[in-house]
Amino acid sequence: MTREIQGNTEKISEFTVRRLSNYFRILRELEVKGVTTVSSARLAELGGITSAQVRKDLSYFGNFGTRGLGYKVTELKDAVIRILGLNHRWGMALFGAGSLGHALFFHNGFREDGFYFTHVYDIDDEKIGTMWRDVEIRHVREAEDRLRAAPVEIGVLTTPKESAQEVVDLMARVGVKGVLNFAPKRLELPDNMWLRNVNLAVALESLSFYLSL
Amino acid sequence: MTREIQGNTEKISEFTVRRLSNYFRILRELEVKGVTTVSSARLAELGGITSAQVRKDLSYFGNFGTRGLGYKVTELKDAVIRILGLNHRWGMALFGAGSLGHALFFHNGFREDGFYFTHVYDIDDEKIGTMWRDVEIRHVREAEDRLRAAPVEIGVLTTPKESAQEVVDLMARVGVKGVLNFAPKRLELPDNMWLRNVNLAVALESLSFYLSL
DNA sequence: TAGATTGTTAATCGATTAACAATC
DNA sequence: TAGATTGTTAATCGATTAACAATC
Repeated sequence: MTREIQGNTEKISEFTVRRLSNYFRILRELEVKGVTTVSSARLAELGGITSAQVRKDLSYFGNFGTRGLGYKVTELKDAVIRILGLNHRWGMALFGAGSLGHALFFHNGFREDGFYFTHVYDIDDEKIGTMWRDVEIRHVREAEDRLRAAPVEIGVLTTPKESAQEVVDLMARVGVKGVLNFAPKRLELPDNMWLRNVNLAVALESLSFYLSL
Repeated sequence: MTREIQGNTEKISEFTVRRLSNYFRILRELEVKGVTTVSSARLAELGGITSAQVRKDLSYFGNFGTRGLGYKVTELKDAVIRILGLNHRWGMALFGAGSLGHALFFHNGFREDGFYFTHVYDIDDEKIGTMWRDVEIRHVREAEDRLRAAPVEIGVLTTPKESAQEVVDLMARVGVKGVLNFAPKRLELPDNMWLRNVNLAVALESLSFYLSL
């Protein structure tokens, strides 16, 4: 994560990026409520962090506030949208049409943020041919050709862990740049791809640890 | 997180706990493969971290290795199981029988780790009365009485964000101690409860950030 | 002008890593 | 004994927080 960021040479930590994503949700809610101005102290309160943290996070990307006044909600929200790259549409391919894949595909929040599934692949003949909204579930053997013809930026991986790596290799071949992985498996990716792992077992097991104290 | 841990006064960071959960999966796989002994260097390689990190994480909980030899796979796996509290059965209540709740309920990995859903609640009359395995979906208004009669340690929250806080309050009243929250909402909990948030929008939006670089 | 709040620097805190004596 | 690898201490790195001059 040493690449240049929007004309800025500083390295942005993943912690900062995740908080940015939270600021986005908070600001969107404030905007809906008709709040026009917000201070770093208020944002911090809503986000459960410190105001210094808020100001520091934002300072990596520019001067969005006004001393003595705070931040204009809509203005800051729009800035955060641009920073996160949510000002355009992202195409996604889903690999694994199981119940988790189904839940993700039909989750409306993603579309509202601009993340659209345009491909769904599985290997189960029972599922192949089924329509999910306007997307037909295809056999994964068709994936490579179809993704070359209609590329996407993001691949979402909900297959069993045994096939996760080969699916990632396929994604690499067709130019997918980001992978959201739900398989409990460490994946090897080329340097020009980004990976985000979501491991629900880790979440539950860490709860279990604290409950056992 | 300042409470005593298994007779040890050191504070265990959440980073360590999450890695422990990964060691567990790695060790289980090694055991299946018939590997009997493993070094911190090999564990580190499989986990994508450093060997010093592995040794440090384990050292918080005891001396599990043998100098010159490494760790006995089964022995260490069993130790990690005890540390994580995976050596007993955890009862879970699901709030929100939507597609994400469905995916979690039917995810076999959880049962294999000892996490069992014994309650499912929703407010949709279409769903109430439906059986998921041997669990009947009930109206959330029955939850309080039923959870007092048959308590659980963990609550899993997949309701819309608007009702998340009131469900947590209910959980607190019936003695739930851990919450796995999928609603994109900051929740207030009493000090004697533990919270783990899983926010899929954060995962996607942070990918979007790096893809936009 | 007085009060409020940003943007930023310096201090602190905590997590990771390197190094190595202990020891199998 | 020689080689390997742990457990632990000290050094380093990076993230968070405190503090405050700048300024609306």
